[in-house]
Amino acid sequence: MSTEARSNFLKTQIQSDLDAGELSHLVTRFPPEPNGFLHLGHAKSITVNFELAKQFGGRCHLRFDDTNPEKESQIFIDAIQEDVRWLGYQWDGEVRYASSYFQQLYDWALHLIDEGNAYVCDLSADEAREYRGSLVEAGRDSPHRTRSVAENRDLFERMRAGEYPDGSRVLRAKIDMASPNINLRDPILYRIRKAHHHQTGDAWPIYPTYDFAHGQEDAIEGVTHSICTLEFEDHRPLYDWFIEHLPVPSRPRQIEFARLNTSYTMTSKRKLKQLVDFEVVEGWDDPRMPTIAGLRRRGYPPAAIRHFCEEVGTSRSDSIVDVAMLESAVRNQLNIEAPRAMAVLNPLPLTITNREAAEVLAVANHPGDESMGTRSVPFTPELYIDAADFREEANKKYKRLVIGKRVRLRGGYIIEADRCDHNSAGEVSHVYARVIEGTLGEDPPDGIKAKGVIHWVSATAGLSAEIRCYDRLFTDPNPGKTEDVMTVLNSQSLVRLEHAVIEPVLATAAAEAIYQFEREGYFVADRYDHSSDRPVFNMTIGLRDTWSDPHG
RNA sequence: UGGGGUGUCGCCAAGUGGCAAGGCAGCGGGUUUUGAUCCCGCCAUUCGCAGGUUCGAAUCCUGCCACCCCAGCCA
Repeated sequence: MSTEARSNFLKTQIQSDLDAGELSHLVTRFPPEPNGFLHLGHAKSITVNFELAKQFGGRCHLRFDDTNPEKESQIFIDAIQEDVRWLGYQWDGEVRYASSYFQQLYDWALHLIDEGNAYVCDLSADEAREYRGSLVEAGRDSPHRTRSVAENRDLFERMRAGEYPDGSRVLRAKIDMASPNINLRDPILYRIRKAHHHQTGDAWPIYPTYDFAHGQEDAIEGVTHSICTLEFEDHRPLYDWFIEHLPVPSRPRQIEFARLNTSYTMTSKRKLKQLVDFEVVEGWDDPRMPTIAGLRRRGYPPAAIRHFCEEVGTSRSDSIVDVAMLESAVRNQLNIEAPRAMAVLNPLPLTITNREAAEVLAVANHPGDESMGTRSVPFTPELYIDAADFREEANKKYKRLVIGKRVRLRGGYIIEADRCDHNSAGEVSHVYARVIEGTLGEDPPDGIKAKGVIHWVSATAGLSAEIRCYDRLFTDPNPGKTEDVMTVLNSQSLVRLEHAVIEPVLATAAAEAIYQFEREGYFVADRYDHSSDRPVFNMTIGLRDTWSDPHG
């Protein structure tokens, strides 16, 4: 996986900027508004910004773009920091806030007024929209556009002093109401909003807009490359306009890339909120959610998410990445780091008829990594195997247990099935088999080899566990396009197996510990619900399955 | 009908005038006490389309076509 060398337009651009000698080092930033939980799309942005800084020996800031207090809260500030750290990144210095630059921003607004580049406008929101024109028609100048510098200054200072009601006036840049770029039609710089701010309290009755704040925040922090998503492309002329018209300490540059879209997932906050509100999922960190907290609870390793973002690459073309690529990154990572263990998801009792005593087997924790050691697995006369691993009769392609045939118990002996019982419904309810002696770690003395290998757990020493099997939340490859999310839900996205049986060592699993349950998949001890008394595992992802037999 | 973008394999994506990387998916085969992993092989005479420039074009020019974004006192 040598993706480090892969080039993309951002690296190329930064390298050439560095080569031009105008910059001594790269500074990037991840600037979320603390108004919700981070999701996969944010993970992409985080990876892009932090990895770029790492690769070029620069720094990356974490800055909360908190210019709209009504939508924000401390809860998100805390959660976002936890998510960024969990992903494996540490921002340079202290956490930063746009709100700590409010005074500077205000002074700069005054500067624009003094230079005749900004004015206070009394138009209502509706009137302003009307004056703005349309995509194909030029806008008209506001009647307040010609106010004197002195009057603008007085009005703006009074706005700041809290003399006017919310929405009654705004401060606007004086640019061009006929610009084909609507962002340049006298954009709003400040609005009156007598709202309590999570950082600044009641100090400010006016708040700067994103457009007036973002570039200046970058300039204050010495950010060299302000990397954002494509929809801000039209804002770049405005971003540059402020940098040119203000005495800012540095000249950051905005570069846009295409946001990450992944098939069968959706990142619309509004729609995701519906799933939470209607209890389709158990919360923002439900293992099926595309939130960082959800991916975490699902058992996706942070390294896998980082690798996925790197492998997807960064470009400017809109795209939908196949979620199989994410799943591949997860399997790749987990194959390396997850110790192996056995769990029977759909238990079928099996009695070893030629054994009476229990035995303890030493089984490797990882087939390819001896340093992970071995563990003790109790082998007893009464076992459970998975119902899917036994058939009374089967064709040659079936490499599991069949009456009269042999199979190896993973990490243990080869057994041969003799007979089985049925329940009233005619289903197999119990299997009886014999150990072939001399097959522990050896091929059978008689030369008749086993058909395959199946996993098992001691019925007497094993523990009952709840296993939650997850599947994709949506049935549509592009659920984001659908207006009503309820119509594209996968009703089978969660299947609870309440009667699974796991080997004893798994009771000691720490919360968030991830194992491969051999032949099944990767499972994580639930962050909140798992305990040694009541083990609960979430299926992170199944093993790749290339067995083509349709009826399993 | 305005402005800004994007179009390279089923899905991502390198490529910046010298003769189409890589990953995912898929398909063959080998190893295997996980039908996993691992290993080996196959998978774009062609780069949205049509012209043009050039010894030579995915890369330059012209014209079309398709898709995405923009009319919040959201970010």
